Amino acid sequence: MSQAELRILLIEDEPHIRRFVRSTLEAQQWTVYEADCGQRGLVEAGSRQPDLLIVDLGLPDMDGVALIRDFRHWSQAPVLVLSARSDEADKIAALDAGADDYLTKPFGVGELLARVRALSRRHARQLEASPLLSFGEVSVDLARREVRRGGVEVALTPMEYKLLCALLRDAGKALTHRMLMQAVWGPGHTDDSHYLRIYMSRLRQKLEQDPAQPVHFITLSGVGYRFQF
Amino acid sequence: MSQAELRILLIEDEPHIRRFVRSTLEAQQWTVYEADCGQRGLVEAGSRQPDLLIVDLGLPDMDGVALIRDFRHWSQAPVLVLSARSDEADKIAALDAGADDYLTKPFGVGELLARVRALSRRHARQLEASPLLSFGEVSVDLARREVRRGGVEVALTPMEYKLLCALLRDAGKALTHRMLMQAVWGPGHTDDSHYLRIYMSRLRQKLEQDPAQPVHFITLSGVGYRFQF
DNA sequence: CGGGCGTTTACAGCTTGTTTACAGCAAGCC
DNA sequence: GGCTTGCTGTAAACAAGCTGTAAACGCCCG
Repeated sequence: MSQAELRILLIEDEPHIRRFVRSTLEAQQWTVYEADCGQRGLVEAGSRQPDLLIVDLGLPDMDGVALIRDFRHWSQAPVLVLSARSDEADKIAALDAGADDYLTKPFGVGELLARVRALSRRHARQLEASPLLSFGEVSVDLARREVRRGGVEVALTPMEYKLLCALLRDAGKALTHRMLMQAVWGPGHTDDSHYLRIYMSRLRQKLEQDPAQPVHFITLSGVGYRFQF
Repeated sequence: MSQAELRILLIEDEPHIRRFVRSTLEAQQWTVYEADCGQRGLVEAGSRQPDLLIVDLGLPDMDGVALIRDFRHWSQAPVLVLSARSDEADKIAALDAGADDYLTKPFGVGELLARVRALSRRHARQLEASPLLSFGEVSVDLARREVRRGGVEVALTPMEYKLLCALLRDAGKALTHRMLMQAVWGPGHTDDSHYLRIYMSRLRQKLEQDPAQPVHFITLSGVGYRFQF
């Protein structure tokens, strides 16, 4: 297992809980970095680049949810929340902000370790899993954000890439114009499906063998589109 | 031998032992920095970047083992422990924390020097064997913090080096502007990606064969960058 | 006070999103 | 059939924003 190299950043202001969690985690041979407030937490996160973030929501200097949201802007590492509050609203807020798990105080050693293991496993799978999607002579590497066709890299604009991702995410399903517009342009321009046709055309030009007779990017007239592997 | 340039940080609270060790080491033409407590020791370690750390476990303000562990988090330099305690548990704790050797008081001059020489030798070997990352005609030695291009050392500023490290750490993956800004400038200036472009340009000037047509430092327009070996 | 370094400013060139225009194409209606 | 109408696909053009680079500025430190 790669757990031996797990590097965890713990952001917790209460010293006794910090010691408790730290010793529990270090007993598993994991590396633990500490921060006692949100500001230092973010600095440590930037310099340490941890594999897992454990953060107490009740920090003295900043809102834990805001911290998570900031962290999520630039890191994919899993986030485990510790909190004295068990309100569902708090949990929702934290999870929506990007947290992956939420542990209510008081908690036991066994549960903490089990949750950390679960998170690290999930993260490891993400890294290990061959992120290569392929159809026809095209392969898509989501981590590298790279699209190849017959081995040659194809340059997709951000919009084109977003659209392709939306199609791949729900491959095989019928997607209405509104759904796709929503996915690419966000709430708003969900009406003018003209953009969508232009970008679908460009995707076909770049990825279909014969753009005039698409095999993977199927038109559902009057409805929308469907992607087919 | 490069021992002539050995720079040693001594963290010891007892003045007479400090004087004794210092004079012993300086007789070998080595440079000795001093700290009389753990806090100042860590500060000195960070600013002096010593080649070797000698630390007394019985410091007044902090646990010597914790100090070693902290030091180990960001430095590979060898650590020699001085201690009045000879319990096996203490040694194991210190060595597991990252210490390389454990010397029990009282100790003789000869043994101290021999152990220091052994440690510096081992460290030198480690440095020689330090893993080289290389791409194109460039090689990066993270342990030595040295970048060479066609065998000639390239001088990188701290910012440039940080950026290069961030790129190397997640080589092959797409890194957004935010991710890179966070890694180099920390939380805060994660918005203005202009700095980033300037430094990416400087890295390309220094490391790419043809900066106008970068092969390793790939631009992902509207997204960020990706480093490629 | 001089040099190195991070930051700011300025600008040219290119990429991209959006707009505009126009050509099939199928279905329906006279 | 001929025509209209609505939907669809493609091409070209343009403005705005993004990107890369050079140069100047200010600041710290020896």
